[in-house]
Amino acid sequence: MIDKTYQPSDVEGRIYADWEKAGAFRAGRPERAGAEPYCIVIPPPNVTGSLHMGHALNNTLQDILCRFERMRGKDVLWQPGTDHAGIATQMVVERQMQERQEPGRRDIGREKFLEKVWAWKAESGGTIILQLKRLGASCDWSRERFTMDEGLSQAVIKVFVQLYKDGLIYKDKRLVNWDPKLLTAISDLEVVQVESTGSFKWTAGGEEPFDAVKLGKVLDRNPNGHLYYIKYPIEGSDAFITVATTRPETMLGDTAVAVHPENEKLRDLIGKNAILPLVGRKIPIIGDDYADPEKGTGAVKITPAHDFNDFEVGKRHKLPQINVLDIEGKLALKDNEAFAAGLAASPGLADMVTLHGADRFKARQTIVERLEAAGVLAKIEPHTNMVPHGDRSNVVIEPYLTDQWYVDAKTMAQPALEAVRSGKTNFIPKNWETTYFNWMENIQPWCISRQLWWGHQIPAWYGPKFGKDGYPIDGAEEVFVATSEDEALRKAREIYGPKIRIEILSDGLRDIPLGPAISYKADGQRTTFTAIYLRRDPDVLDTWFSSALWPFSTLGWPDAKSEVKRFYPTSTLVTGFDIIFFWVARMMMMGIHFMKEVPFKDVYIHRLVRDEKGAKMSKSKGNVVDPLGIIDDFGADALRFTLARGAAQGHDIRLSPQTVENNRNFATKLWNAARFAEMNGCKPDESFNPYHAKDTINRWIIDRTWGAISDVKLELEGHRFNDAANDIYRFVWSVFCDWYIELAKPILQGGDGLAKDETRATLAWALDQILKLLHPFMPFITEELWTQTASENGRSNLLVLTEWPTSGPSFPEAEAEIGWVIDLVTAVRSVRAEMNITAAIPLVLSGVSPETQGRAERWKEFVQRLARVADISTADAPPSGSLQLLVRGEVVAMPLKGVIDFAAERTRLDREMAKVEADIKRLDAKLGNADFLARAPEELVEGEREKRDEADSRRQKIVEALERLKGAA
RNA sequence: GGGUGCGUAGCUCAGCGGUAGAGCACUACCUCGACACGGUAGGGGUCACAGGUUCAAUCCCUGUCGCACCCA
Repeated sequence: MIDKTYQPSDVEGRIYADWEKAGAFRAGRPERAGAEPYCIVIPPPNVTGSLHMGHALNNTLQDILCRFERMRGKDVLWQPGTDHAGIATQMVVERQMQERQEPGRRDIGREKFLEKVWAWKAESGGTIILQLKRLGASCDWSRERFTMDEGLSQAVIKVFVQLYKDGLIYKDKRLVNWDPKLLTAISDLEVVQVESTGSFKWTAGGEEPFDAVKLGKVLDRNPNGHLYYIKYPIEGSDAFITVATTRPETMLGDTAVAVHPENEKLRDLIGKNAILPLVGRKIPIIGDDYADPEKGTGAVKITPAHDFNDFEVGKRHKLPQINVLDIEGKLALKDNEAFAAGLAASPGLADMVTLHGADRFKARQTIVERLEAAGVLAKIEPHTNMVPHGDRSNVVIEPYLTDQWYVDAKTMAQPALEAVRSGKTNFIPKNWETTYFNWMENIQPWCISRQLWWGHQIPAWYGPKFGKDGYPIDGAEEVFVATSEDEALRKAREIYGPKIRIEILSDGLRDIPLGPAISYKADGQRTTFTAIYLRRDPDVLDTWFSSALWPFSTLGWPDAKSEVKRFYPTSTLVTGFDIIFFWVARMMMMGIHFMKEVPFKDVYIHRLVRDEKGAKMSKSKGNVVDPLGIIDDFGADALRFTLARGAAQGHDIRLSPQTVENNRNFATKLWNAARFAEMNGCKPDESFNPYHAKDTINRWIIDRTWGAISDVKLELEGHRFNDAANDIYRFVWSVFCDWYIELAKPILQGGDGLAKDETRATLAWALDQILKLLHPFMPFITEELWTQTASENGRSNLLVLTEWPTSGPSFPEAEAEIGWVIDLVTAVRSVRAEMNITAAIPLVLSGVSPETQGRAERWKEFVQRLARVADISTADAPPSGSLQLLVRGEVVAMPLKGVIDFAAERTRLDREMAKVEADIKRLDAKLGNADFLARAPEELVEGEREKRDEADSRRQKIVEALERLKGAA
């Protein structure tokens, strides 16, 4: 006996184990060798991560597709795995070491540290995988991959070396987003802009004296959010040019002042020089339209080494780049050749150099004070600006001049753009193409090196570069990009010749920070070279570099015999819009370059899951809903169904426990329908053929079931998850439970007979179809019911591997007849409720067609039961004193003399009359419009005429009813 | 500043050329042998605003206002 309520926690673990035991999720099952392949690669969750609502949505949708296609007979591979999340993982392990009061990463060295990371991964890295299983994800776990796996790492090396050969990877000195806390470059996309507004206000020569202490306090709280106006003296005159800046400390690296060439007030200064205060550097005043005449003073200081825009201006005007910060964001002035170039020694300058080593924000304050003391600070005002912060470290990011490795993204983007333009890859919804195009058309070089230890170490080795004179050139190096040390040595041999000894520097020496290659000097003399040492680049690759290879590296590339052959290109990618740039675009570039084919045919982009008030879930707001908590409370199926029902294309989902509860209730409803089936002996009958069903209610539910099957198929094919889920919901609740089961009750609970057998079989059949349709959405409860509702012979297969249902022809006559029954029952119930009638009342069908008479006879028992009707008879006219209903245009009378309040009935009829008359008025207006008659399609006009006739006869019947009411009262 | 969405019942959202639908919430009634995590019935909307196209506009176009997100 099926229990009264469904208990997800008792069932889910067992069912999942059954699936795994049966190998249900494995791709390449022998019986599907000839089947069409279907492949989804999971967006690899971060190995440090745990399941949040976004994952729950993302993976629910993938699972729906995979289960749907698996049931449709395809050979499905849902490829799971995780990525190594360079910065995040390194931070987690370092924090753990700190908590345990162990020596730091730099103390123990790279090798030891990496051992610790792997140990951490072995212990804690599998969390999210277990959580995905709780959600019901039908991934092929036997093929789980990790971006740092041996195979995937080889793919990364191969790709790097090949792209280097192809000229698509190169080293360059550019500005990067530098994280002064984590001491690494980070990507544009890992930078979050934080709005900052200051509060300090001061003007030179104003009433308030300059209060350095107060400024210090303000800046200690938040060093950003002010605009500083600084007067730069103009060479050979007493005049100044005033510039405005949010970062006054960068003035130490200024190499020009720019004004707009058409700025009438300032353009005469172009070509002159300004003298940089405090430093004394002579810098040119240049004309460049980057200087916005409307902003600040119209003149802008140019610091090419510390600002992205200034970098570009500097390139246009061939300005020197003076870096005045070190990697930790402290002033680096001592022994700074670029800074000192062209400066005469002076006490002021020497004093400036004492700031060497000061933190950037402390330096900001000091420099502002000194500018004021020098009389060149014009004013300070609060200014709202966006300040870049590292999303991991949460410190202010520095645009910083460094040597890094880059991918020539602009070149690689071209075929990736073309693939979407030509429709080889489709975005769903389509409008995401715009976002993709926008990004791809303006793509910047992709900085792929990171100054971390955890990740794929760049396969590049450096050695000294020799000049023609046979001596090493200072600051220059040979680069050997190779797939292995041996290959690097071979390449080095080609350069350095056969005689000299070449060795690779041991691991312990690899951690020397980026700088010129080590050249070997004997006794301080550049004379004898006994050996050349190669040093491997200590940096690792951006995690997204390996993620970009995911659709083929996980499938076994570069091994040509692997799954890559069968499953690439993959079918569908399901992901959030936030990583179109991070990930989708890069997979497109890499996939097309290496596989000569797009990585996926469809990209389904879903939106965010928000809280019930529509706010973004975030830890800081404390409004995060934990999917595992929801699963504990309501079951995985309820969560999945809630997410699916909410997943309308282009819309965020608002999730509240309330809606999950409603969907849990839906699961219980289904559960109880199955319980009803069991109690009434409705068991699957293999000999049952829905095409041959005779009984009208059975033909009717078969018709409706086929309709649902065909709707759901189309909706899933179109990735309209919400429509599919809602259609199933309505079908199960409002059609199957509310009507079919109710209509079947008199038969099932009556005497034995053919009709009873057929109804039992039909009900079981319809329930089976429901379980199949619903399985992709609610896999656990459907699988459980699949077992529990089996006949004595059991089931030949798990539901997960059962064939997806197909639809059949429609039975319009059954729909017409049962539709009439439903309308009649509904109308009677409605009047009963409205008139407050509790007693069973007879119905008199008045002047109805023979067809309706026939129906009434056939459905008498049902109507009596469902509408609480005493008896049904026919008459030419309604008896006096009766209440009259219109059912599909015919009169059904309820003789109720003495039972009902005639005044109330009169009101009811008047209201109906008003409705009909409004209808008639509207239809008359339409039909009286010559333009409508002339221009609207004929069928439509005809339809409106019919409506008008129908309304008219309805009015006639109401008039009659009202008259009869008069007679009765 | 540029882009992309969105403003429809109290709430969450479907619909997107022929005068509006669902779920929840609300109200009334109902222990009827599947289910109170239930049943039956009911109230509730000038479809943000203003123009335009059309025989016809919630739906298409333009503009305004409000909200959200992304990119500068």
